[in-house]
Amino acid sequence: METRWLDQSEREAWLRLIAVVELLPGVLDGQLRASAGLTHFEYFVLAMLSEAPERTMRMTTLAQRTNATLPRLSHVVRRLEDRGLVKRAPCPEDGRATNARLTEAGWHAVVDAAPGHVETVRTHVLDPLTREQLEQLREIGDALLANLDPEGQMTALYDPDRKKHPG
Amino acid sequence: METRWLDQSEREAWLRLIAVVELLPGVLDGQLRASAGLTHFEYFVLAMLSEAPERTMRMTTLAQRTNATLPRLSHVVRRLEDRGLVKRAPCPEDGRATNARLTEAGWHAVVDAAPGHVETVRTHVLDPLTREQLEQLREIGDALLANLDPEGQMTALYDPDRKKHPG
DNA sequence: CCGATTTGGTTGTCGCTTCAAGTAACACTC
DNA sequence: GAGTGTTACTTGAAGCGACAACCAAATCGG
Repeated sequence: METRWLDQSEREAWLRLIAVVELLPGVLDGQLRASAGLTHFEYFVLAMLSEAPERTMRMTTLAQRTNATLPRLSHVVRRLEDRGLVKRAPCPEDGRATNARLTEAGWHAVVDAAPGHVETVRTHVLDPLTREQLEQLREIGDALLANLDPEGQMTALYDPDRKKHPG
Repeated sequence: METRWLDQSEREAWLRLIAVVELLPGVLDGQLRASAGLTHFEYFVLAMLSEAPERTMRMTTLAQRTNATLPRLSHVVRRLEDRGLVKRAPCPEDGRATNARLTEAGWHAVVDAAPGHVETVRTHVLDPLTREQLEQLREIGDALLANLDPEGQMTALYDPDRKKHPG
């Protein structure tokens, strides 16, 4: 098949997107690691749990929400459990399943980490954008995620400040 | 300090951005790995070299362009050298420095991998967006990179289709 | 019910990234 | 031209993620 190469506009947009994609995780990870001793992914897991009913979620569900493979999640949760931030227990309704539950210490870890994290998000992402660009970003995101995440599993994502109605 | 939590618009935009940031690398990496046996980062390194004068670049420069630490790049280039895609040689002008140079095999690897990669970029990023959104994405990218990459090192990035003038 | 398949999770191994330490060459000073 | 510090890079050990193999519980088919 004949390759349709990128034209100028496409290249410029793509170039910037990939730069952001490469750089942003490092920034988020670095800040959380330094100020809370957590990986961004670990924080993500804890934050998801913090919003779930009973602060509890099945491993499989949690894996979908965090875009993780089950083995990965299993390892991470074990480490978090070793640190006392999460507690695992067999699911009553399904003997195969495991419920991960946020401990009190885990809750505090999220609550403590959240402000710094939000601040980082603000300074590096939100504040540089105009209100209009924010809206554009949302629409662009929707367009891309239609392909990248057709099930929309990832977009049912955590948002740290919606404390009410944890379900 | 009082935390300014995210409002609805901010949260929606942020939510989608982070989803894209999490999902996109996996897609790119998977396609390249399957069709060319290369990591996205490895491809990135080879692509950068393919555009440099003499297809040669100093390790430090290459590390900046690819947003890699020097140890990381060192390991990767060693592996690429083992596979015959890259050749390392001491820099004549500075005895401390090392030049990484794309071999003929490495050049072919990039050329072979490029079409499939571009195709993936098209279907997952470019095609879902309108021309207008492409422009918006470029501007949003610029706004973000002003913070994330003030030196603009990453935005002097590879673009696989500019074959002419490899410098 | 009894075997076969599917689902849900965990564990072990390998490869890659990071961090810390080390080496070698340049630069600057006296 | 010896000493000190910096720069450029490599190496080795440690940790995390991916893949494959595994086990246990549930479901399905007769």
